[in-house]
Amino acid sequence: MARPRKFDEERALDAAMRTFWEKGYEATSTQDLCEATGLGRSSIYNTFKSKQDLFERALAHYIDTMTTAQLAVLEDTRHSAADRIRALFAMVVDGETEHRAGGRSLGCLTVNTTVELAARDDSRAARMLERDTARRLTVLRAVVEEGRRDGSITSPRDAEAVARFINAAIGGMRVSSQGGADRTTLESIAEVTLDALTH
Amino acid sequence: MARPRKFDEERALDAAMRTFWEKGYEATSTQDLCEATGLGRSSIYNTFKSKQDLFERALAHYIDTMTTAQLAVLEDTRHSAADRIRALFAMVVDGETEHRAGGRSLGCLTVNTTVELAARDDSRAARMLERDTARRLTVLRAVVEEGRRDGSITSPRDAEAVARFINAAIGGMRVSSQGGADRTTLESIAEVTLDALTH
DNA sequence: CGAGTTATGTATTGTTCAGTTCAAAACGCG
DNA sequence: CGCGTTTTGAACTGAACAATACATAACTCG
Repeated sequence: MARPRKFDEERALDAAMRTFWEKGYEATSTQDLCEATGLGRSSIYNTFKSKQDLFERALAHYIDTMTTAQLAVLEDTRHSAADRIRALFAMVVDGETEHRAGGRSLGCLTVNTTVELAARDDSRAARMLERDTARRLTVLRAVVEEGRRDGSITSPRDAEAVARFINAAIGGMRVSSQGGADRTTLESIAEVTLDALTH
Repeated sequence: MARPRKFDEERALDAAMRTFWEKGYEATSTQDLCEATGLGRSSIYNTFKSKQDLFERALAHYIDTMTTAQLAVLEDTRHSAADRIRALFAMVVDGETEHRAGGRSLGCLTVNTTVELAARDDSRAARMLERDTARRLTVLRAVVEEGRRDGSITSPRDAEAVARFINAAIGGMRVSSQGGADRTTLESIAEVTLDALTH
């Protein structure tokens, strides 16, 4: 019927995501997005209705990829609850070590967006982040409760508080990483964090 | 000799700091800075040589204010080491609860800048943040060692790791706050964090 | 009061921004 | 092949950006 696209929308979205991740929303220009995706401006505006729309879809793509992978680790019942949280931390450390640009860690797009969002107001992105946090907290709570049953978590704190703590700890590790902390340092932070769970 | 300024440089710097804190570096326009400070463009460019320079001085002002106040709490030898860390957390929680705009916590300018900095490259700001982190870690390490002596901190981890952990925890609390966590939630995160120190 | 100096307001600079326009190119289908 | 539809590239739009130029205002000191 008509001229077909000569690019893969998913690939373009992934490239855009990487750019936003690296530079942040405000600092990313539409020109940057053209270069990163290899698309012309027309193709971008034909496919995504605005920079903001593209950002929101990139963020959704990121959340989908990352959180799904992390939750899979948390739900792997072959290991104890504490070991699953340990594995989650290891995953975070690996991610921070791996994703770097200009010698600096890129951190995490959800954390970066949470921080940058206080400035902008993109209620759609805010809603996505809230839903993601809620999803993560739900699973973390369940893991903590399971850990109490299997004996790997002995903290007397209620599961909600512990889940919040674990989630905050991940954010703290990501910020520390962006602040220059190396792998060894992140690993030691993770270890001390786990101490709080075995009380 | 000449016409005197009719504004207070310190006040202007403070207003600029607040704006950068609220909106971030990229999202703050020179127009925003004029309105926030009440100065004309000429006065701003006459006093500070560029937006970046103004930002760096605002950041220095923030670090000077905040870190100094926090370190004062940490060095108050009237209380045990653990209590001082508790007081530090309370201070962070108060700050997050207090500084809000548009219903959202502003977080912390150093954390916000650390995150946004991965994008830009302002080596001067980066150096300031590194020095600040180093300063905080030094004091935290000393407090942890003191806590081991006075018995209020029983964690067997080495002081450096514990200090890193505490610093990361603060970052995590600030991100959580920007993500919508309320005072009660932040307080519970702080409590669980302290559990890691009393092992 | 007037010469010298600095601060300030207004107008303007050139650049970059997100987004649009439009004609030409590239396909599917009859 | 050629019509209808969509994609694509290049040129362009007006607005916002950081920063400057310059004339005038405001002050100190002689």
